[in-house]
Amino acid sequence: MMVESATETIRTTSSNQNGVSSLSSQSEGGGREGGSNGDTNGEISPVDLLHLQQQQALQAARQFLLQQATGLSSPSSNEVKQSPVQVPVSMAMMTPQMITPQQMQQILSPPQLQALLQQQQALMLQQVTYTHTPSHSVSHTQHTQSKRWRNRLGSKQLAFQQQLIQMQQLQQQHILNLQRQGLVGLQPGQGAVPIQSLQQAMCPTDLQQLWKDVASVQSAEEAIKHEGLDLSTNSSNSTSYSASKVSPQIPHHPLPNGQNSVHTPKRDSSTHEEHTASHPLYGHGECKWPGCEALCEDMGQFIKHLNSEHALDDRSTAQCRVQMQVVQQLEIQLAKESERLQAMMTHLHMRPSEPKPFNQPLNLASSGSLLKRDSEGFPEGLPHPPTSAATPITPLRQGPSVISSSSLHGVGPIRRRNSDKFCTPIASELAQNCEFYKNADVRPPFTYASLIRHAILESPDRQLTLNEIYNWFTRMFAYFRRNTATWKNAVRHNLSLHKCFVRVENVKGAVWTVDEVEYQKRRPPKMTGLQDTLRVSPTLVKNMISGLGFGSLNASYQAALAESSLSLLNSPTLVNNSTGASLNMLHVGHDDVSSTVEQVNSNGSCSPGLSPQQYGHHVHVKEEPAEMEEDSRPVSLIASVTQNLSMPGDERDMDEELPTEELE
DNA sequence: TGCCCATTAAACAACA
DNA sequence: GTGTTGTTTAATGGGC
Repeated sequence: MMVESATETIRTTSSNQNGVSSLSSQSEGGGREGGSNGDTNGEISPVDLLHLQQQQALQAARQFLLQQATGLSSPSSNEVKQSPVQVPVSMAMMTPQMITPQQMQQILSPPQLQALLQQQQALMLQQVTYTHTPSHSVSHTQHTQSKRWRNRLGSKQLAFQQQLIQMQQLQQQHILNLQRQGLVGLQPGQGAVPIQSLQQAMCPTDLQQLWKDVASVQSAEEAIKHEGLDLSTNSSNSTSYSASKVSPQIPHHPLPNGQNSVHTPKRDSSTHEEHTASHPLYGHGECKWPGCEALCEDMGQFIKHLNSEHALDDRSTAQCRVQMQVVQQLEIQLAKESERLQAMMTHLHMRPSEPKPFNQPLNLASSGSLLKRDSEGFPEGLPHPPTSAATPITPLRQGPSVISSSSLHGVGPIRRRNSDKFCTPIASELAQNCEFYKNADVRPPFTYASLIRHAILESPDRQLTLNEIYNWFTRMFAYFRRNTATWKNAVRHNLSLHKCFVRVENVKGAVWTVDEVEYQKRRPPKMTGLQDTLRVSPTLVKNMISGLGFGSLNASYQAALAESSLSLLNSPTLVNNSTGASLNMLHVGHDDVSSTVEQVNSNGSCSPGLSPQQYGHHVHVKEEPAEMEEDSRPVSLIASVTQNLSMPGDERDMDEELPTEELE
């Protein structure tokens, strides 16, 4: 009985190769088309029989899947019993209407498909043998059966045969696809890796690579989620992929805060007929599709590439889904951080509602305007942590109003100006996140001038040739390993433009040095202090990362990042002695270079051999604090804190916050 | 709204 | 002639 039902299931569902629509309409419409076409002579028409059998088959299929999932062997199939494959429990919960050959293919892993197919074949043969040709051999059965069935039930039985072949083909295709994606060796269970797990595995710096790795895995899972077959427990949170797959409505994920995310992280590549000059997925001559770095000379080539390599298939939709999950997590995290900020500000007697202190983005979530944030990109001050990087890190210029790329890749339309402002603590920022910038294709939130200055001051002689500056850029930032013409020109432009950069004729030729006085001059006289530091605070980054759950896979990175961040704040002096902390903070955070040197050197990674002493006599640490520049923010911050936060309305309010947060 | 600043692009010259 | 280096100008856009 089960055998027959199961076979029918496959057959009926397989008959609809192009989607579930017809299948759904059959069952949902209550009546099948057959109702009108079928015989109404009182006898059970083939169609009616088909329908009944279909229902039974679906039940059987569910049971089959359940058994597979629970490790129980099917009483009717030894083949299945032999198969170690496991079907996610949720699979068994799928509604009958949803099973289509394609879905089967997508839902089941190759071993599962194989097992099921074998079972179906065995059952079919048994049925045929028992019902029609008991004495025939198996090889002969199919031929004979097709004739008899054609006579008795019309094309139904023939279709069944065809479906079997179809299933085989689908299975083969599926296997081939997996092979192409390097999933050959994938364990059955891996196909059902929850998106969340994948997300957590996403590390800022490794996101790009992770995409490549995950995308393929996701494809299997994605398939399962198609048509609402979401393995995740949170079905409401999952996107239902209709036959049209990534449709515009997909991105509408209800957020925990009740908001709807209308972002379309990754629009279906196949739907963008817009061959506009700029494309969210195209930049710097590269395809920005997660995990894809294909070089495309022009937009035309890119479009071609997009349509060919990122067409509407399981893999693309899976990647799209992952991207959406990433975005969603970021949004959630942003909301959390905003709440924390509000609480902190409240605690510090600040004006909780004032969005100013931190960049808007941080407060947008609380204000309920996540969409706006999208266009704004990540908090400019944020180095677009890995998290953001969460993924391939693709600088998205003129980024679309989609949070995905811009925020995730962190490079979006960053306002260098702001960045300059709060990036001033470039030293500490770079010191703590240098690895991130080295690996992630994220545009550093620093101005060219800041970077150049840092590069020069970081050098042993505090002087660099233009080429050495270039090398520093490329060495320190993955972002500057491309578009060399653009940023190199910008570097030259900055060197020439800013008086703080002095060209000195050297024995080796011309070298560039920094005139600190001039550099400080050009800095805005009044900076609010820590806020900038805070904006780019690695701690914040760390929190975001940890909050995002980038645990397992990027544990090392996270740990390193957190450690580096904490190293600054957890020094004995800071922790044990508030006074000492102030001094320490002042020393550490006050100057880009000086702090960088110490930090970096302590980390032993970024800054090439320059001891604090070396910087010491050149960088007048003592002098800078008086300038009330960003560099001196730590001081003001500490001072503010120790002074009982007596400036509620002042911009310095923000200054107070950071210390508190970081010292936590 | 206007100014300031940063970025980007480009033209041009000098030089190796 | 080519590429690099350096200077300068202009356009653009965002922040204040």
